Amino acid sequence: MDHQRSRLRLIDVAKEAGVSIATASRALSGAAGVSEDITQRVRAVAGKLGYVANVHARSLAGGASSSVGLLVHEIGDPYFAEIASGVLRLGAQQGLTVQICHTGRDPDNELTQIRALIANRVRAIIIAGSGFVDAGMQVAAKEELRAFEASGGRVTVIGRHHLGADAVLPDNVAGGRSVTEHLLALGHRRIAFAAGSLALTTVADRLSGAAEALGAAGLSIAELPVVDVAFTREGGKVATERILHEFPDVTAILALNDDMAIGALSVLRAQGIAVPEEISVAGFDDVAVAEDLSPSLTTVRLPMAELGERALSLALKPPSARPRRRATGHVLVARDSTGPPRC
Amino acid sequence: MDHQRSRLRLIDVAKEAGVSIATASRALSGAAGVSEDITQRVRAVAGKLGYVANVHARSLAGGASSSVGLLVHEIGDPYFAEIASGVLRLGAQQGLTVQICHTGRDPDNELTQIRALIANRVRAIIIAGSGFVDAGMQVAAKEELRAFEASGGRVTVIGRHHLGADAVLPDNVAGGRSVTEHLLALGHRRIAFAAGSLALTTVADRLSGAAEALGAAGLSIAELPVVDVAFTREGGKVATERILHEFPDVTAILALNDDMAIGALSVLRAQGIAVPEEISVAGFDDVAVAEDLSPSLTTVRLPMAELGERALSLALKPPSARPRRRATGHVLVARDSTGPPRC
DNA sequence: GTGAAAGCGCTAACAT
DNA sequence: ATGTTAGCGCTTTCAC
Repeated sequence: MDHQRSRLRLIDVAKEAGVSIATASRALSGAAGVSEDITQRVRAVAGKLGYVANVHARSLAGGASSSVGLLVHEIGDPYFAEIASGVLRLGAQQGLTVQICHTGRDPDNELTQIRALIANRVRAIIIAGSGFVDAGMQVAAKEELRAFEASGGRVTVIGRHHLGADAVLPDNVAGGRSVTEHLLALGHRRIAFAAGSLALTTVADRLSGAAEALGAAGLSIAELPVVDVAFTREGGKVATERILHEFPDVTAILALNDDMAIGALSVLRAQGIAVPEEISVAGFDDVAVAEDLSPSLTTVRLPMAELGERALSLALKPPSARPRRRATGHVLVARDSTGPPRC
Repeated sequence: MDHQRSRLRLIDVAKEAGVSIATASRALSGAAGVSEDITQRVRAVAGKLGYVANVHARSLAGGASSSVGLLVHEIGDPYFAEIASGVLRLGAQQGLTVQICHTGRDPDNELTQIRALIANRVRAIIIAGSGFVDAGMQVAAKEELRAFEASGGRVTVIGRHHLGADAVLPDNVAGGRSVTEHLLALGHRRIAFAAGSLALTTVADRLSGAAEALGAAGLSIAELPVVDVAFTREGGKVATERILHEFPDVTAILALNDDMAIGALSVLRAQGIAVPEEISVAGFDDVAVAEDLSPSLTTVRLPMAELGERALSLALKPPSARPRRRATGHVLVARDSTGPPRC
């Protein structure tokens, strides 16, 4: 490979501007100690020539890295796609390139991706996927990230992790409480939960919010069906079938993300069960399509793109002594998929 | 920034393995001319130490770049998210990092992103967004990409562009024909088209496939309403409202992507118009949610993730004298949103 | 304020 | 088969 040969180098700009390569470098990077005059001239020349610095040379020479890494479970999942969108938007604005990697919610794979990002000398790593309830799942990653931070890298996570990094926290507990209160207020008592894997902090937190709301109403989640399946549309379908079969008296299903809720609606429609007349369904996240489903989905809106932007903006700040935690809000969006119970 | 200092270098591995830095380099990169024995030893040491090469040093020194760039309109759009998923999957498998950029369908912005990717010395650039019917829109990008290729970079596009690069071609024309034939076979004659911007080759091609099918049935698209709006859900809503108002005798709406179709269904539901009894709706792409809509959406399935994988795999091949063109197929997925016309 | 020169960590000739 | 060394293009001391 010789992608770099024959392209414009800093020395070309320096010559054209009639200055040394050092001065040209300073002028372009906005370092102090260059006359305003020369700075302008160099920049004009660079612009005219269409010069763009070789990122690798810059980074190798000890300049600031201009790229950040984003780890998602799966970019095809709208939740992560929207987070990525926020990261990309702010990244472009800041002149950063964003490398995105899949983890597939597999800690081993996550570790591999983290290593690759570190080898790429990214300035920061943003971990968007849910944490694991069991801190042990990510000890290796934690160690690697610690070393990365020690050598000047930044790490931020979205969600509750045991990684000791700056975090942007989706309002999972309060959101779970809100949507459960909504169901309770409608009169539901026999509520079933279509939960993604309970090993994920996201699932655990949403469920714990639900438990709080139930507790406040004198109910106990321990007496209600919590079906632990995959955190996907397919999981939502499986959970719903199981709920219909094993707990026929249920009047509402709370899916712990919209994808699962979509799966639930799909099964209910296939079985000719009216929503919300016979069974109410609620989701979580408010992905774009939620409002256009039929019936439109009652759900908890999380500001996904904002989560991404805030995670990146945290990553761009210098580190603090203690990990920062940025809480975000949620909005309960009551639509047509929930209503009073049938009896 | 000093992310790199203090991390393991190649020389540390070489010392530990008792070989020269050159031998270590060769052993790790799998170059020929190293005894099997030493190769194993070096790799073992590297593994034990957790050594990962500095990508910037490697790339600067003229080694193969390990990253590729992917340009999408907007990663939050499921069509692009699925393409990205395919690219990421194959990329991870090949040990490549993938940088994703938004273009927002703005040629200027696209040019900026291309320059950034080139500055990052990516091995290849994949352009996933639709091309423009007017070749003039992208002359600057074309020039830049030409220079990139001349210096060893690879470029592939998804869709019909005027960029002279290797291309993976979604089956837009034939898909447009298939879905239109489906509507005609059901008995529809007054079909309206909710088209995204006609400046996009994707839209133009889908529409031209539709025109072919109409022509074969003795009809002319020139006499049918083609509403030219944004290629988005919102555009689908606007188009549908306009169609209902201005062309009340229409019996079917063909939206040129699923997002627009979702917008169309949403408006029809809001206005109490039964689908497909009063108006049939069809889309294009078959995004994941299409089958779970109500009614489930008749659409043209495009293998999006495969599009992404094939684009990357083309980009990884050496260039050919003439641009390659890889056709892909489509599948008409007839679901519940289309049926015979009301009268 | 500006220039000269020493690396950053690696690969690829070029020696041996 | 292995070692030595000259850069890759940039930033950053260190002189001036």
